[in-house]
Amino acid sequence: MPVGFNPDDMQKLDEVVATRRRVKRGGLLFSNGDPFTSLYAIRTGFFKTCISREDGREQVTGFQMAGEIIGLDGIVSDYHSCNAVALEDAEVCVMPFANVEELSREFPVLQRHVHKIMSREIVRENGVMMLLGNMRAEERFAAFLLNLVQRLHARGFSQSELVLRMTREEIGSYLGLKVETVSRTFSKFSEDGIIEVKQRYVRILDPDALKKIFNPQTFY
Amino acid sequence: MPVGFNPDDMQKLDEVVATRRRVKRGGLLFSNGDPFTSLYAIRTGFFKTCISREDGREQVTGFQMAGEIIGLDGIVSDYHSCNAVALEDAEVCVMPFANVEELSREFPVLQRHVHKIMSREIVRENGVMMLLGNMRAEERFAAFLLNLVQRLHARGFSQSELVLRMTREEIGSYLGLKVETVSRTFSKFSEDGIIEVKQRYVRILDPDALKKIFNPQTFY
DNA sequence: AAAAATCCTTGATCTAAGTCAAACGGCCAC
DNA sequence: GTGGCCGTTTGACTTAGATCAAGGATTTTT
Repeated sequence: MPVGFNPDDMQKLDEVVATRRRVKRGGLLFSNGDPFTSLYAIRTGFFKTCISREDGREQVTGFQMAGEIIGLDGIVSDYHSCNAVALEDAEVCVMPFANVEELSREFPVLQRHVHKIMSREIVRENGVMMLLGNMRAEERFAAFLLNLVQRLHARGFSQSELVLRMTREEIGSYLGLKVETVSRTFSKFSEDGIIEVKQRYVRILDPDALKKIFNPQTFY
Repeated sequence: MPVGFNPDDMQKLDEVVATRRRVKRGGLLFSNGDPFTSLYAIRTGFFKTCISREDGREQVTGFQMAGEIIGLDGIVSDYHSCNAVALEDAEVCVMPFANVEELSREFPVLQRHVHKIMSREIVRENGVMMLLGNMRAEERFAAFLLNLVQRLHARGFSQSELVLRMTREEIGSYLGLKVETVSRTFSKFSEDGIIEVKQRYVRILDPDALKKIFNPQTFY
């Protein structure tokens, strides 16, 4: 949460996030076409957001964990344009967007915070465009693992161990790859001694190798 | 510009966009690493935004035309993370972000407007992720042409004729394709009687064919 | 505990798009 | 005008990743 608030401010801020909502694993927090009312701050659990076309093709647009905000897609048209699916039992803070806007007007720090969250999402998606448009399977996968473990580490988890909350298929959808390719890349990295994999559990044995695959230039 | 303002309000709004800036073809409006100060509303001209990696690979993240806003990438870190290049002589309104935020607090309509612009960009990028992750060269290209002509039409230009402001290479970079593939797709569509091409000039002869390539489901 | 349904892996083959190469056509500078 | 430089096109060939297929492992349901 943003800094620079006094206790009185905190009181008001609390009002915005008063209500909570639980979503079971596999459940939808919102889906394409739902009227937009609120942003959601993830308290616990793990989500994916995805869009799907009439022809059935799906694209996972992101994976979100505790502390991250989902629902920004709904602001522009007052309807959500993607699905938010819980990948494990989750709890979110419901933040009615009208309240967010009202308090933003009152507290510049909050306003700035909201703007940064949206800008961060834009920049993240720029990076995904680079991944999808220019990079090879192994590079995408290395980037994915590094990003995931970095975000987990920022939340107090290990830098080297993680338990994947998503299937190979979902990883593939996010990275623009088919399940088989994801599976082969897991195997390849495992054979090369870069990671150790047992189902959803992954241990990163050689983070530098991953970074090198993602961006060889930084090691010269 | 948003509706719901009285003349007094307009006065204040004008202050935010008081300064203008010209950028010559090929010139940079801002580039990666520049301190972020302002958003830019395009008055005339045409831009591309792109990010580049140390290894030289480039990804065009968007093409922007009159009325569109660029610079949102800078909000999150106070530094720009992409380059904005004018593809033809251009003029922009410089909107210092501090002013934008200040006036947003005063005018809920403006606040809402800013939020929608950012959300629209997020949703647009979601769509690009679908293009890059799931769609084939012809589908991407059809989507690109339809999107471009639709935006031009909204600005009073023809629904069927356009002059491309970008090179084949830049189109390819945006769509995750190589120049040769872009060129071949132009030729293919031309042979199929879907478009007529002469250099940068493109005439869409069969818009339904394009829509069908982009999304066959809508025609059943 | 058995059955069913997913999810994951691996091998063999195919293909869309990339790469390499060459030539052409505008356009700008001189 | 003409010479050089991009940007573009087209052809021949290669390849990364997709597709197809089958089997094995885990989790969920009954």
